[in-house]
Amino acid sequence: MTTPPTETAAELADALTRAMKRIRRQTMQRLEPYGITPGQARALRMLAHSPGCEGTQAIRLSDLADRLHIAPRSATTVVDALEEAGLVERTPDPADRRAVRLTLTEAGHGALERIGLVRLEVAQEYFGPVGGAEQEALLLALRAAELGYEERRASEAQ
Amino acid sequence: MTTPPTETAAELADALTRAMKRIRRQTMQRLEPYGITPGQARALRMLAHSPGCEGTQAIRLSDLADRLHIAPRSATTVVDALEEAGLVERTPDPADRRAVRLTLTEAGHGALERIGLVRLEVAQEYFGPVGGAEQEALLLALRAAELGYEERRASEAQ
DNA sequence: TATTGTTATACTCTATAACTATA
DNA sequence: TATAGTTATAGAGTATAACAATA
Repeated sequence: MTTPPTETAAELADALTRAMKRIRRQTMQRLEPYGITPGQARALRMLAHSPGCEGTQAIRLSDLADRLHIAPRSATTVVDALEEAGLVERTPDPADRRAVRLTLTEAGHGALERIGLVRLEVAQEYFGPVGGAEQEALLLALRAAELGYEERRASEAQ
Repeated sequence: MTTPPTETAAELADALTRAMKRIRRQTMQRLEPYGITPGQARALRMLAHSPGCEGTQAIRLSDLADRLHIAPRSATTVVDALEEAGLVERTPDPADRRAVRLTLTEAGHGALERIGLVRLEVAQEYFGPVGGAEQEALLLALRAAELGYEERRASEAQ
């Protein structure tokens, strides 16, 4: 339960911050020509990765808001933009006529693919100087940290 | 020059993103009771780490803006808040009466210390499940990536 | 009565442009 | 004429509150 009394963890957090800012900035710049904003990219990725919705990818607007940690009202704005760009469709939920179900269009899937390629490209450039084996080790360590975090959160919530 | 054809780098970027978001969120929450916003914390850290200004910590407002990657006008807003909170002082530059020099007050140094403690605490919690040796390896790898990034940028700028 | 998504409105952080006072 | 910082104004991206349709 005790943590090491060193500053390594804090330096790690700093290095992580710098890495993320640079990767995010690069990704944003390369996505801009496609007219995709960071917020839209995040929403598209959420729509694609919504669990239990393979095939249809139909999730509710309020679920999207929850996963993006934004208010439902803010999700409306994001979805408005995505729908106007033809990347997402609102369809009425047959089971609950108050609700809206969101589905990725063909163009939406295409945009998602472009986003993935750009992310891969940027990440590979950034982590290029780090060997493949070290990248794997890095990933394993981060996953261990994540797991610990998630377990802690789960036990706090009881 | 070539990068590995794997997805590891992209997964690494994803894991980094999650780590950063969680650490940032936690830090923000624990700093909120002190009335310190993320933007203010960033500015205070910049003021403290301004190179060539040890002892006095006096840097110009436009320099602060450059380092925060924000417009001078936006730096004015941040500094207004910090000055109102009594953490930073504007003093006229004796050498150039157009310019303003920024110095941390006693309270500013105190706030900076609290920020550092909270960051350390949060980072140690997050990286707790990762062993000390692995944390060091992680840090080295990230530094290698940073170095490569900075060299690339420098050679692009020529 | 409670919930889903929306309209209306406002706040925060950032930006650009015009202005003041120096240089 | 150019520069440092500010006033004025505007744009994202987010929030809260009130409302309509539906449960």
